[in-house]
Amino acid sequence: MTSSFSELQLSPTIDRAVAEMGYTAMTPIQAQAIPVVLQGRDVMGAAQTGTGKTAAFSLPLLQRLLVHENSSTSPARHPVRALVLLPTRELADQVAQQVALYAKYTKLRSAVVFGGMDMKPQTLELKKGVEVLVATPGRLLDHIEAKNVVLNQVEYVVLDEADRMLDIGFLPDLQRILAYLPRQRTTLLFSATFSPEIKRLAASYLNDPVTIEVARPNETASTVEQRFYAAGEDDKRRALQQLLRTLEVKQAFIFVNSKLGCARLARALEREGFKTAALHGDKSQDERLKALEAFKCGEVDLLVCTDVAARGLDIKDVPAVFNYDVPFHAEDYVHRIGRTGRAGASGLAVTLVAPGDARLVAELEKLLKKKIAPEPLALEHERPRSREGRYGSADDAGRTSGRDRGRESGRESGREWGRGSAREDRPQRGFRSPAPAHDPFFDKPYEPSPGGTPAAWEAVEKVLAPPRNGVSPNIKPKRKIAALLKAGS
DNA sequence: AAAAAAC
Repeated sequence: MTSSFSELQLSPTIDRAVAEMGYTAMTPIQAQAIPVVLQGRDVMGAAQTGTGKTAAFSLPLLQRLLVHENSSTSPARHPVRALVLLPTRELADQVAQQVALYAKYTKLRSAVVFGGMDMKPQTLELKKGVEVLVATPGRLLDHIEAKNVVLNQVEYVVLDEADRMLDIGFLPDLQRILAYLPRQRTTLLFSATFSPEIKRLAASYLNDPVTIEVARPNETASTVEQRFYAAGEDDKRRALQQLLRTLEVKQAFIFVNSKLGCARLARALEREGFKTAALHGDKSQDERLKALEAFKCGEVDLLVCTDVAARGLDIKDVPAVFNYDVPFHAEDYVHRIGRTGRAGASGLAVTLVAPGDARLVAELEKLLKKKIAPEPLALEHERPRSREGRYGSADDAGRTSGRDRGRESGRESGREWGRGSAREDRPQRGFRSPAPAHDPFFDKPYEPSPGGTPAAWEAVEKVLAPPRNGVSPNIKPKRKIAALLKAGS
């Protein structure tokens, strides 16, 4: 088994790009998948988040494109020979940028198309001809139907985040796209999560595939410390703010289940003095890309987002992920917390569990195969809101910035795959462990907030009884649950 | 109970 990129004997043009990016040792998924893709086999690949799946398929794919000449007699000099499909626009953008870097010294051309952007520049790119096309499904169909691109020369299809691409929301578009491709082709599926059902479905799209499972499917990255805190539905905002301060989280993704909730939480945190951006599907693409960029460059510390940002986004050294809401689908939890602890760095994942989340937590326990016991969280008393710079005031309070803590420890030697050199130039990010036991925040006895008494929670649990005979009981709307809590009954 | 992906 090869373990370093240099042993792969890739084209010098690809090797040069790889070396330039600082890649030396391969990750397990890379070591296993690259040789198989180089053989031209179909692959179903599962590996934990942040372990370099993009390079695992794009490097050997580019190599194949270079070595195996396009045998077609098509007049088009640059037909699309490889198609990479992704479930979100930001992810398509990111993967396209990565592919472009890998292909930098080759003569292969690549392009990306996704929605929310002007069609025209994309059309121009396509008409010039590209060998590698990265896309989201809807916009690609637009271009196909407008005859801006022809896919009858495609030799390789990659479904990244394959389980998402094969789920019911995407499947119709995906089917339509696949219908335009030659039947004779190589198909590569990659994800960190595969349910047994999706695996079966996926198998029907593959031809004599090689299955590569570097980890147990659905396994979270081992470098992420996971914590769960109990919080009343009405206390979640305060709980979050308190945790952000006491853990001294420098930068974090904060996941919210709904777009509206996302917008609201972002606004509230902004008001509290946190440097915040919101990312969700109701924003214009321009705003979305700006929010992401601001977070990437450290201009913004908190990225409040929906599951649009749950998968694949690779932002270096984000120390923490908060689940303000428990995700609806347990596998999304795996992806969300995978935004931290990437490339061998360590990360912290904090999930707020409200009384109504019992069923979701049960699902999560089933997927993670471990018991979850949310810790109670003693909330400090409300502080006057006018205090400025709470967030940046850590130093005023005599605490250190917590820089780099917990980041170094998780890095194992020999797992350097291209992230070393630029690290020092990045703004400092990190999180500190919770305050010592005698910290005033933690010394206060736990006081359930009004509207969150244990008795009320019990009542709520009853409303959310587990399904009987496979039939779910009616779930009362949130407002009713809130009313129940308030009544304390 | 939601989000995502096209105009």
